[in-house]
Amino acid sequence: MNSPRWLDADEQRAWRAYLRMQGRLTARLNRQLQADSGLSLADYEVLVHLTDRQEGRLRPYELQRDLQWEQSRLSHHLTRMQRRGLVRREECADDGRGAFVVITEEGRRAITAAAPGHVETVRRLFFDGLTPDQVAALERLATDVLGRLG
Amino acid sequence: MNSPRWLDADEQRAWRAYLRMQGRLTARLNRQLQADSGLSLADYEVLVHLTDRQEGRLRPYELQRDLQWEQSRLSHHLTRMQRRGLVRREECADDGRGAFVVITEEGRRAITAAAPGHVETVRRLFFDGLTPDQVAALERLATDVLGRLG
DNA sequence: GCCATGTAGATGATGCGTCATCTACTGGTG
DNA sequence: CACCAGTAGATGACGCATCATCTACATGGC
Repeated sequence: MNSPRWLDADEQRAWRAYLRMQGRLTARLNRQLQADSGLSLADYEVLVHLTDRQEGRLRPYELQRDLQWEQSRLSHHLTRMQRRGLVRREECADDGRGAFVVITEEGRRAITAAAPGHVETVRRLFFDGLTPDQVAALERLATDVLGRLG
Repeated sequence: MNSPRWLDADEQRAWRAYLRMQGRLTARLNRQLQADSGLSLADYEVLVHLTDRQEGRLRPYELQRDLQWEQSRLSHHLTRMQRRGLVRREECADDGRGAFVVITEEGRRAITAAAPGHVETVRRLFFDGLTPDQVAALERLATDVLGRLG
C-alpha cells in the first residue's frame, strides 16, 4: 500500500459534504418514518417490494436480490417484522428448502399509512430546491458508481 | 397529510439509484476498512477528527458538533473505542462536568495504518471515473441539501 | 447564598447489521 | 442409485444506533 493517491481539495470537500449529507438525511428520514408510523426505512423498503407484486409475496432470495441486502440481514429482519405482524412466512411447495414471505393485512395498512408522509418528507428534504438538471446528474452519478461497484 | 405530491418518474429513478448506491458503497467501505485495519467507518471519523488537532484531544461536545452525531451514540462509541485502547478519557479542569477524549498511541498507529487503504478504496470505488464536473455537482447538491436540513 | 434552568456527559434497554456457521434440500455426474 | 457441489434459509454472538433517563456541574436572577 505504498504512495496512495490522496484526494485533492475538491474531492475532499465533495466527499465530506456527501458523507455529512448522507448521514443526516438518512437519520432524518428514519426518524420521521419511525415517529409517524412505527416503521424503519428498512421495513419500508421490504414492504414496498412486497406490495409491488400483486400477490404480496416473494421468495426471500428475490427480495435479497432486489434489495441487495446481506442474506442474514434479511433473514433477521424478516424475523423481527414477523414478530411485529407485518409479514408472515409460508412454506414453498416447489422447493423444499425455500419459503415465501407474505405481507399481512397489518403490513398493508402500515405501508399505506406511512407512504404519503414519507414521500412528502423525501420531497421536502431532498427534491425541493433541486433543479431537474441536478436530479438527472445525481442519477447519472449514482448509476456510474453502481456500475463500478460490480 | 392529504394529496401528497408523489415523485415523478425521473425523481423516482434518481432516488432509487441514490439509495442503492449509498447502501452498497457504505457497506463496501466499511468492509474494506474492517477487514484491513479492524476499524469501522465510525472509528475512522472519530480518529480523523482527533488527529486534526495537534493536541490529539477534544471535548466530546466538540466532536459531537463536528460529526453531527447523537450525543449518546458518541458516548457509547467512545466507551467502546476506549475499551479497545484507541482513545482515553481525561478529566477537564476548567469545567467539572466536562471531559477530554484523547487519542492514544495505539489509536494513532491504527489510523496511520488504515488511512492509505481507505483513501485508495474511496478513490477506486467512487472518484475514479467521475469527471471534475460531476465532483463539483455532487458537492453543490450535497451542500444544497444540507442547507435545507437546517 | 439559593434556587431554577441549562449544559456535559454516561447508562440501560432494545432493535439493527455482520460474520461465522449450521441445516436441509436440489440437481448434476458417475 | 450414490455422491457431492451448490443453493435456500435460519441462527447465535457481538458490535452499533437510538431513545429515555439520570447525574453532576454551571450560571444567572433574586
